[in-house]
Amino acid sequence: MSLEEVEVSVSPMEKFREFLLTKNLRMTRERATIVEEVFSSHEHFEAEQLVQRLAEQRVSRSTGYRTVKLLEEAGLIRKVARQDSRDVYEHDYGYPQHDHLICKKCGELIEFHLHEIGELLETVARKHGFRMEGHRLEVFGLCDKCCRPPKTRPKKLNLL
Amino acid sequence: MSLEEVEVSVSPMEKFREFLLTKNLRMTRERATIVEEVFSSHEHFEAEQLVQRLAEQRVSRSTGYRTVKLLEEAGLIRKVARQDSRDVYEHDYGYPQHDHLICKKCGELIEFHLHEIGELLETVARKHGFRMEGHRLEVFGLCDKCCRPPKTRPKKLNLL
DNA sequence: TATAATGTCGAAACCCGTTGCAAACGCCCT
DNA sequence: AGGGCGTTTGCAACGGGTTTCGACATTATA
Repeated sequence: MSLEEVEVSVSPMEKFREFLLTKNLRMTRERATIVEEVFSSHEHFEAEQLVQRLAEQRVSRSTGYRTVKLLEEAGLIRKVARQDSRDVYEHDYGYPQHDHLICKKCGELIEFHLHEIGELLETVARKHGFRMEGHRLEVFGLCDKCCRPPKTRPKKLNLL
Repeated sequence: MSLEEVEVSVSPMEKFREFLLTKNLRMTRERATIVEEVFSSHEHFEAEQLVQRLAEQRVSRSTGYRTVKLLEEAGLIRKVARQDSRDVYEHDYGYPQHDHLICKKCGELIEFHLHEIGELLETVARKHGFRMEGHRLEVFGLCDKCCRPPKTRPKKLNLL
């Protein structure tokens, strides 16, 4: 679930086709399959998971990874974190800018948005003559569930 | 204590020894070698580079990587980015909090500090019952050198 | 001091992601 | 339809980083 929907005029598939066109690349069966798969759900996903699901649809490992990179370049998805040495992506196109609180224990990703951050970064970038294109902000710590006391015996507290 | 430097009462080596103690781990020849090597210069470094230098000092690949993780856990170093699928680290202990502008083209890392960010994040985290332990903020784009026009033919502009 | 328990190490295997390459494909041209 | 040419694909190999495993070292137990 996300913060708020954003107006989307064309489908991801169409958007990707346009992107490919501008780079003189082709929309193939494999690439179409991958876009379908990626946008069939709005959850975060790990590249490796995706690639494995793709294997069942006659799309190879390398094509999977290659296309994920293209989707990122096209602005359809973005890499939000790296968990247990696996890359985690989420939809970017059609969704509002946000960042994440990441629980070190259970891995939960909590979305938040602070519009001040974009402005602050823009200012800093300008001061350094840097042309900002985007950012990734990962906040590490413990989510409320995980930072409560252990509770080793959650049930049958006083039944015996 | 000045703005740039942060008060450091004990050496990284000592700090690490304390950390190991709290986890019932031991300070060995290999771990000492690694701390020496890591803190012999204040520059950013890539794990792989380090591990290769360590090979010359009779420290294995696995021990190198394992100890880098321990150093991170101990708060002595932190991972600041991932470039070309290689992890980049820098000293954390004894250095003030900061983040980076990262040039997509040449890979330059430009440090900056915005104290507002810490406060903003603290507020957001509290709102979600999240116990924040740290963050990593990577700002992507082009540094001033790389975003100036291509200049493919730097010389002889109008000589012919 | 003997014995068990815990830590540590290096080698090799493994995992995720990338890349080089040859064969296959898509697309335009005639 | 057939030829030409750049693109795409899958395979296999590679690279960085992690994990497993057996041998060894250190500490605790007694």
